[in-house]
Amino acid sequence: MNPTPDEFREIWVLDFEFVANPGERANPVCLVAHELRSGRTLRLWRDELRALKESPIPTGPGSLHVAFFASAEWGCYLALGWRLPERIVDLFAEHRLATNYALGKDHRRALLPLGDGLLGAAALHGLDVMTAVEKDSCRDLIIAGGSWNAEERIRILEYCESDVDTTSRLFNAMAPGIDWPRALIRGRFTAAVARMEARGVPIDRDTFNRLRERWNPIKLKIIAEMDRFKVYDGPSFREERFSRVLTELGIRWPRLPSGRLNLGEETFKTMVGFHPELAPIRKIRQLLAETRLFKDLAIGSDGRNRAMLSPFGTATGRNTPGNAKFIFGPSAWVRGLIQPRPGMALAYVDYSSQEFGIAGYLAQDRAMMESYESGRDVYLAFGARVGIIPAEAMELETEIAKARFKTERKQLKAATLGSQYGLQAEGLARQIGRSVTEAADLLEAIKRASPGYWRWSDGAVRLAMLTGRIHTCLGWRTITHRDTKPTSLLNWPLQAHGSEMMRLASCQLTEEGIGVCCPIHDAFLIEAPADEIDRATARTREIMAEASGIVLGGPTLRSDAEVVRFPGRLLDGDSRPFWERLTGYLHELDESTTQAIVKPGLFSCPNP
DNA sequence: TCTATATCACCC
DNA sequence: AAACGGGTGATATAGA
Repeated sequence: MNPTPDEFREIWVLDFEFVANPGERANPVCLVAHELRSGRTLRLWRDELRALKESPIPTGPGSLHVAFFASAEWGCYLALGWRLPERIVDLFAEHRLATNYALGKDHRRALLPLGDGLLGAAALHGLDVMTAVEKDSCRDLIIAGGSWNAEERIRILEYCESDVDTTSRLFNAMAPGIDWPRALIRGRFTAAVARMEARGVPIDRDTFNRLRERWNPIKLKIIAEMDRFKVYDGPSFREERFSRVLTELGIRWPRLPSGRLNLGEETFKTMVGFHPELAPIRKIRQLLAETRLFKDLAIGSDGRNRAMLSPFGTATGRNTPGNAKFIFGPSAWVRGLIQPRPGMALAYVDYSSQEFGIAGYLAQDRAMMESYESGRDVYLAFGARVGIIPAEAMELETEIAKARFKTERKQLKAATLGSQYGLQAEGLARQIGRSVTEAADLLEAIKRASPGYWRWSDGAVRLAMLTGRIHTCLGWRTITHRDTKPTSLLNWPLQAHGSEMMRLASCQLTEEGIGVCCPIHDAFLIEAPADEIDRATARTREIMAEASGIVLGGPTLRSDAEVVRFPGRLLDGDSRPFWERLTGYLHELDESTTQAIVKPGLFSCPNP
């Protein structure tokens, strides 16, 4: 099948206006849809939309749906209980693809002065559009919500229609440059995105609320208990105060090229080694760093975290959900808030060593493929080939081998992953705490053990620089530049193909009705009734394997799964201590509040 | 007082 | 010239 727009009986360009409150599902206000062949236009206000059991636009394969940032449209479809369309092209995704320059943010802004929104994309094609100011004022009117008078309704509908008009013209401008078969896969993914965004992640809202309400007291408590040197001013660290403490103690502290104090954790670690009296300051900084970013999580009234996944946000095609809103954005301890509802269960299913597998199979590197297929721990198996792990380790039971060669495995893992994005000996040495020579030897040994991968990778990087393009098998690509860092290109195919397989899997999973809460780069969080979770998990793993097989042209990747049943939480071992510390503080603060409330007198007033 | 920049910490 | 990939976002200080 090689569809082009000519093969669709109908081409519908559509846009909803909707109210989107943080954590809540979309609340549609109106829909305008324009059919390009017949010239028909539909204009529907919210009450008319709600009266419809299905979309007024045929959702079957004969009609193409065109939208800009299409997942938002499908969010409205789902809110209305409508079936999602089967054929979609998202002009945002196609615009991102067309302008996916391997350049920094500043450079990109210069090339796309109006940004990556509808206006920016339209401007790029020389289309005249309303000004951003007009757009903002209409947006404000919609966001204000509630009831709009007749005049406002007309204004909102006209605004919506003008976006549809812009999108239609953008479609005509972009259509000749679109790679249709692959664009339709990307479009199909936007429907999957909407399904995942609509489901969201179940949250222990009570704990979240208490933690949020008590966050300031907790923060100040940590500081009050530990800030002997008074380097904090309320909740803020003051460089100047810290600098004065250092002078008083006669300590020379490393500085950045800018002349400012180097306040990185690495530096603190080293310096505390020499001056243990500074340890509490380091500890406070660590604690406060871990507790940032959780207060703005978008939690809906039904206690579910819903955040825009922002598909196609990165150069490699990954999603870019806002870290402040998305529960998987902040530190891992925040996942303690993720809890299945009674009777339900969650499973976190992630690809096993996804990038390692992609590297091995794309390059057809014997050592990497065989290590992956050994069925053992990939790093132990590969380590044996590299010569870092003794061959006897392969005879041991995996968990025993992992424990016995813990240090070697850790170093090898860091070196293997690092080598796939150009980590140098100095960086590796720092990371694994060994000498630069040892780190260099390790990197060298890895390269010797997997010559096929390095030949392939070197060729891919050169080709990208030569042709100015690098692409995945499913058509995601980046436009390179003479300033593109070779290290970016080194990692690009691995991350970009990982992203492709996540998109394919997202489609299949959500279309089959698996309860996908969200994707997390190389993993899915799924939800099911407790007695169905094992089956759902097994099916998820099959689908993820199938998706990897399509992307890799045959070979498949494995996955690992962790199941959590009510009242469990999605916490890993490393973040549990901090979670417990925080809930401990919460408990203390709750108790002191309770004591305050039951002080004599407070309840002695008779009810009026 | 507001904004821009640099730095840092977190995620996969 | 540098050499740790792709991101988001908070914070402290410098600068307008």
